[in-house]
Amino acid sequence: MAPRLPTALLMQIAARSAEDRIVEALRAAGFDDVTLAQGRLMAGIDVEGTRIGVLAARAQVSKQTATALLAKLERAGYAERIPDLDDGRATLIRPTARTLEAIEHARRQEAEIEADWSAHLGPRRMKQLREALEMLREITDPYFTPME
Amino acid sequence: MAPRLPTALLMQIAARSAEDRIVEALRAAGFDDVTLAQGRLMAGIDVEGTRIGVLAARAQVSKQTATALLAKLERAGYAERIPDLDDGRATLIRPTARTLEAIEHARRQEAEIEADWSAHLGPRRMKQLREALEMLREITDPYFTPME
DNA sequence: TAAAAATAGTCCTGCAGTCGTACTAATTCA
DNA sequence: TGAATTAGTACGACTGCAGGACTATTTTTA
Repeated sequence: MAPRLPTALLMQIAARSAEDRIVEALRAAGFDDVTLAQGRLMAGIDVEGTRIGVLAARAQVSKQTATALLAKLERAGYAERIPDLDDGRATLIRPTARTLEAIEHARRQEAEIEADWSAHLGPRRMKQLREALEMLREITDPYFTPME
Repeated sequence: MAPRLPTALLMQIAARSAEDRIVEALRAAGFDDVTLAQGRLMAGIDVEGTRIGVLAARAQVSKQTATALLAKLERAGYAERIPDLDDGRATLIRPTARTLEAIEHARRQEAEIEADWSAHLGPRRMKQLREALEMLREITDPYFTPME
């Protein structure tokens, strides 16, 4: 008899599969010098620039970790540091052309994954899935803000 | 306007929240000498014993990694090695009383999480969520077997 | 059935990720 | 203005992780 897997584990399985596909697609497109952890941080960089602390929070890692990862990203040409004029303590991280290109590739792969999932589930169930996950976010996302 | 987060990311957020809660609950119950990676491996140990390679596959890590993690688990009293009589090359990993106790605590916390989620979503949406996730597993779980 | 190929696990080594502690510089508060 | 807070960094220690090479066993095959 099939053991009923915890809902959270089912999510983890699907999420991991998606992450693997994105990493694979990036690798195939020539972005093979970015690791998974670096990519997660990179995904949080806004076009206008983002503070290190914010990136750390988004990726759910400490600022120390973010600093270390960003140093590597910067060396690989995936991030630029510029001083924050509003606050002398802060540093803004800005994406480079290469960063934006990588993010674009990732988004395309993401869309493909969603399409595959939707094809497998059917649009109705896919819609229900998203609806449930978005609601769940209200109680599981430590950085959830309704207006965001 | 709210940026539509990828479905996979929504899953990751919820799954991580669940994992954090389980780790926290175990820690509170005195199982504070097991790390997350070790716990993931431990979760795969069957009562009758499980081969190292199988545990590695379940946790999606290499055999080398599994060996190292199991050495720590064994030292902490969470696993026992016994030779596999059917195959002289293989080693079976068996849970100890402490392992089973820890797994029991984890299961209880899991049930609590499911209950919280269900309360937030309502039973109908929760059912739909599980249904979609179970279907999705068919195309996202590299170790999925229908009869399991 | 002896030799070759495959398999299970381990050891070694090196590197990425992670964070606690402690620090500097800048800002905000009282 | 002095004290407390905040942003980020440097250092050091540890975990997780896997590739390559190795041993012991089993399975295949010629």
